[in-house]
Amino acid sequence: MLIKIDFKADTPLYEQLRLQIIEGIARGLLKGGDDLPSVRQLAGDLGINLHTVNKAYGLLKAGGFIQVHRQKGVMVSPAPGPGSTKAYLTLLKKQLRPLAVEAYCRGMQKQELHSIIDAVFKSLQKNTEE
Amino acid sequence: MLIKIDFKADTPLYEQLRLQIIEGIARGLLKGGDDLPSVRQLAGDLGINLHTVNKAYGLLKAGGFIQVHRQKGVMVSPAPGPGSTKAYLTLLKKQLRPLAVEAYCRGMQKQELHSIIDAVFKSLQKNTEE
Amino acid sequence: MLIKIDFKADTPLYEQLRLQIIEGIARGLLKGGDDLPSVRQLAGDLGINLHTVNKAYGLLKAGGFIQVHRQKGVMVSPAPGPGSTKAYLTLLKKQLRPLAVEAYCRGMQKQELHSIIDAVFKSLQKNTEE
Amino acid sequence: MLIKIDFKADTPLYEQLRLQIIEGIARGLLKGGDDLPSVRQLAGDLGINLHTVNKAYGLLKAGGFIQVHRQKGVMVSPAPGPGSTKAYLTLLKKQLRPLAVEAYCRGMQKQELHSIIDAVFKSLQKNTEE
DNA sequence: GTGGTCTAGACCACG
DNA sequence: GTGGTCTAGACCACC
Repeated sequence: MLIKIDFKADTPLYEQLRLQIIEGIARGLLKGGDDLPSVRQLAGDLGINLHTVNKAYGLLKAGGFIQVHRQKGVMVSPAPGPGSTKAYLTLLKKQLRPLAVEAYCRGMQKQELHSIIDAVFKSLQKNTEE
Repeated sequence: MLIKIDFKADTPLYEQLRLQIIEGIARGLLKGGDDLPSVRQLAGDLGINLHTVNKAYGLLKAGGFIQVHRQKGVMVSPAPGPGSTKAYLTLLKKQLRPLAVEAYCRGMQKQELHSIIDAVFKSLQKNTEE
Repeated sequence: MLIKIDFKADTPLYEQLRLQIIEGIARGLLKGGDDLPSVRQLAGDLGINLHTVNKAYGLLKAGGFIQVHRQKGVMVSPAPGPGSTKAYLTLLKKQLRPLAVEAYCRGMQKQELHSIIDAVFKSLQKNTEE
Repeated sequence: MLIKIDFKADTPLYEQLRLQIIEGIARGLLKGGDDLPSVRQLAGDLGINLHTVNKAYGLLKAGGFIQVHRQKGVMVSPAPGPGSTKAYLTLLKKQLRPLAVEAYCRGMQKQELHSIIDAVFKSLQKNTEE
């Protein structure tokens, strides 16, 4: 699985990393039980600092996406993953709201937003090759 | 229209301000042509810095939501507002994608996301009183 | 309120810091709404690195004990604090169990453990002076 | 007696091992004079390193729970076991304190903590079968 | 070799 | 001046 870091983006590096790993899981490129590169390895490959990778891994662990084995490295959590916690749902709504509000204000129909989401879902389902 | 600033939120103050003004427009509390408080006025009322209000106004102006006249103050853009630019759509998709991906990865159905959006739209339509 | 760091203890520095701040809250030395020193300030006072303080603050924030205002510094969460979450209770039991098991194995009565706990509670209630 | 190692837990493997052997003794599954598997044997069965088992055994020996004879192998100390040393009591209090303090801070009553401990004791007394 | 912890020093966004 | 982020380099426990 290929990970690309955009150093000039305003999204923090650790967040980019976190999102791409989640995307990898969503697409099925990373399956439950798969090993992830070690902190040092990945940091080296991406040309970023080990602490940055560590932070991303820490967040993924807290989110239930991965498991960190003390001396054996990092592993994708076995299926079916973390599920949608209540806390997560609250957060998601809080994140989604301002986007929806601005879209509404700009005259978009809710169907247009639906179709954006559907497109994302569709791209995840079919795009199982690397 | 009541604006509330949450100092402990992780959203920057200027962004909170921007979003709430957009929400005011969406709800119809602020109509095209309405006056907005001056930078000084609003900053004083909210107990925040001049620059902060200025930045929010600047972004709103750039987004086409408001118009700033040197002498006459700040005014909500006349209907029908900025509309959905192509640039805006690109940005929106980029913002929406990671949220949708994570939701998918957590096993949510797209219908659940649709309904969250619908709920936001509904709250904007009926909630036209303050 | 006085905080003392033991550099030769095996407890991580950030954990020592976290515990002592919790203890300060428990004793009433730190009340809801009180300001805590800034990351840099406290790090300087204690002679430790700013990141270490940052980590402690981060954990306390995640636990609901404190609130971090982006530009205004750190504040003790207003009463009545975080309460005993379900997740917290699970964790507590997991931490308590091995201690109780070993005590049992060494022939202690449960009343002896009770009295240790009671002693701690008592020390927190009366010890409201610095 | 069944020992289970959790490789993804944050508790070190040797500590997990140590605790489970203590728990075995507490439950009566391991009685004074019983033989324990050799270091090699146990390491092989659990799929962990020799050193890890060795460390656990070393700690148990230091705690007075087991006796290690060079030729005859490892044996559970004859009843009544190590008892509650003064040093142990000091350590126990030091370990228990932060847990009790945080519980207090979260508004728990001491009776709630008592009952957690009682539950552990109860589970040890009745659960004498494997 | 792994991750966990700590330090030192830097730049940035925010206000 | 505040916290947030990132880098570099180090030592440690664990296995």
